[in-house]
Amino acid sequence: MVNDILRKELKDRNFRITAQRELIMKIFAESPEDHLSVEEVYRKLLDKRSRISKATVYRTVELLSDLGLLRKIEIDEGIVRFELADSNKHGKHHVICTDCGETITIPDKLVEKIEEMVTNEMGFEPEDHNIKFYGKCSNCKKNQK
Amino acid sequence: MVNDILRKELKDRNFRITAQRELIMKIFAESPEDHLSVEEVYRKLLDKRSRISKATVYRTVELLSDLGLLRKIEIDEGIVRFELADSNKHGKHHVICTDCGETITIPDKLVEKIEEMVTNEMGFEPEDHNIKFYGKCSNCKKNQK
DNA sequence: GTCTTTGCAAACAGTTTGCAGCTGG
DNA sequence: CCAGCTGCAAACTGTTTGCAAAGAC
Repeated sequence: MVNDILRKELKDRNFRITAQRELIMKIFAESPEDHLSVEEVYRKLLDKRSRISKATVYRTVELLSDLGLLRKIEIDEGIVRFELADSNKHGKHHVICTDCGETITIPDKLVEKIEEMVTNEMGFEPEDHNIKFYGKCSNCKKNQK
Repeated sequence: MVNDILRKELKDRNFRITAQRELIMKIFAESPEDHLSVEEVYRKLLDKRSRISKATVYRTVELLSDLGLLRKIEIDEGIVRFELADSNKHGKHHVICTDCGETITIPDKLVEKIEEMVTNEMGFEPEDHNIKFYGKCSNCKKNQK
């Protein structure tokens, strides 16, 4: 379970296990497909009647990223978001619907191919990358016509 | 010249030609390879002894984007930057050196190929996209060894 | 008991806005 | 002349920080 991973990771690095950290991690574990801003995490905590200060959300979400449990991404300009860093997928690359905001992860295989192309053609060995496509998702395309 | 294009574009849309707009456009025209934040544009104006308020820089840079003369991009998380929107290139896609910050534009041909791949494999017709790779540029790689 | 973490409020950075006065057409 | 533009300061949003009190171990 995600909570066990969190506890282990915190212990390993001599951080303390606190209710706040577990709660925030839980928020992300509950909706693994979501890309949440600090504000949204904070809202979800309030919905659950958990009174955690926003400063703590900022600190925790940053900590969880350092631990490798979350990943910092950026979908719309200027707003930082976090998502669950499932170790099975990179999950960093998204296709974003400009109508409904739906965000779909680009499959790993495709990302690898792209990476290969850039490496070959630019003589640049990337350590990290960030690919975003904007367009209409199949749903919104349908409704439009 | 860039200034003529600006004047024409402003006239066409019934905006006024002002010294501030010309000056800010000039800043970008002078270093077509740069990706400037509002702060940097403001600094450059001060260096030239032009007393333009920061609010005007914000407003102007946004206007110039609307006119299609600049393009809004985002290189580091959370800071919005603008670059000259040279009509000959898309110029939206960058390879960024994590050491020196050098930013290189990914060639159009390569971008087109990537676009094609995503369209084919995901059944998603992109209207726009944004590709960023992070790594070490050849210079920094050399100095490291 | 000690050292970390939290909550709060204040500070901060980047950006937007309302308004009076200035200016281009 | 007068609508659009600018400068200024104040407001706002998202984020960070200092510090006393609370909590983990």
